[in-house]
Amino acid sequence: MTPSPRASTTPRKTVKKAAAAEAVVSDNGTAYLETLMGYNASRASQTMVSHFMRGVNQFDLRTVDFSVLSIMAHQPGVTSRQLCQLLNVLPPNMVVLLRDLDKRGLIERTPHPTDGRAMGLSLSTSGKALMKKAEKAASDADAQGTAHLTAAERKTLTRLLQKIYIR
Amino acid sequence: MTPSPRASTTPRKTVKKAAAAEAVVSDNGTAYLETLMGYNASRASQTMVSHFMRGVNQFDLRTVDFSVLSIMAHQPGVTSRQLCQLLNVLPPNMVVLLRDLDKRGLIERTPHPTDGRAMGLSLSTSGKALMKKAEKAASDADAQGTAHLTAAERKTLTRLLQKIYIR
DNA sequence: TATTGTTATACTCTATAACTATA
DNA sequence: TATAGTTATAGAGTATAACAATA
Repeated sequence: MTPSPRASTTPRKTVKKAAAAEAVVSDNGTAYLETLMGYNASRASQTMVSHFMRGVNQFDLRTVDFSVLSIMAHQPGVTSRQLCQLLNVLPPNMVVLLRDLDKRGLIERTPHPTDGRAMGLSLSTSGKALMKKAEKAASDADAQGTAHLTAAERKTLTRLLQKIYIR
Repeated sequence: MTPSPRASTTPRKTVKKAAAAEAVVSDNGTAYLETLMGYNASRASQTMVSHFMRGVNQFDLRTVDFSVLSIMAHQPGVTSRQLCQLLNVLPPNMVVLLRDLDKRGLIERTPHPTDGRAMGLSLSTSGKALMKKAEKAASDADAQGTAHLTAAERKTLTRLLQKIYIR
């Protein structure tokens, strides 16, 4: 489907690593897959996440840990359930995630002002210190992963990606 | 970091599902995360993959199965090791993946013409029939997931995503 | 000596069912 | 009756080490 795998505006990178491989392979069989936005988004996500991990692994945080802590930093008092909805994580898995962050002394749980069942989540002092450095590292790594894009391209890409997932 | 969470070109969707939630929450704490290309790409990937799965799950194929079969369709004779490199799958995991596809009669393994260690992989007749329908379903689902983008936006987004992951 | 394919296995991530305390 | 948080556990996905056969 979608017979034109590559438009004229997307000149194929002239063969490069083919030397070590099969030499004459001009198409590696992924031409159709590259017509799918899902495939392209997944591959780009993979690339950016590996950049992220290189930059942030010194803090011993997975992407989901980082996201949880970042939301706590910018929305103190957020509940576990809200984090689950925002980040598409199931409650039982959020429990162990929060337990581990708590063990490390990075977060604080205070009684929710209006809902007796819930707990308000926020960063501890050391959590704030960690995230100040971690967000800097994440932003740097992210910028590094998109360094070959122009500022206008980055802005456009961000806008279009958000158009895909924000409803 | 990166204090301007949203540019003027990206008008915030007026509050909608806030009714059921906390009502007055204008920012949910994800503003910083949304400055990261990695976060945006991951979320968009999530959305597109779920579209894919809705459209393709009738064929009992995961995204990786679909990708493997698609490459076999368009590059018959491809080896297991090449699939591993193209799709970022480790060899031991590719073995069980191929074994399952083989059990279902979707693929054929023929001796590699030049390398006695490797096997050339291709689709069986039923594999071809399946993938003809599956690729149609995948393309339809993918188009559905990007239906609210203009043709120009889809083209731009595809180009920029590939610029991220194709080196 | 390096590489392909493979086995076995450990580890991590994700998902489901069921319980309690409160709304 | 519904929801927030939790426990226990099953299932799926990913990773490492080691081996035989061939390059």
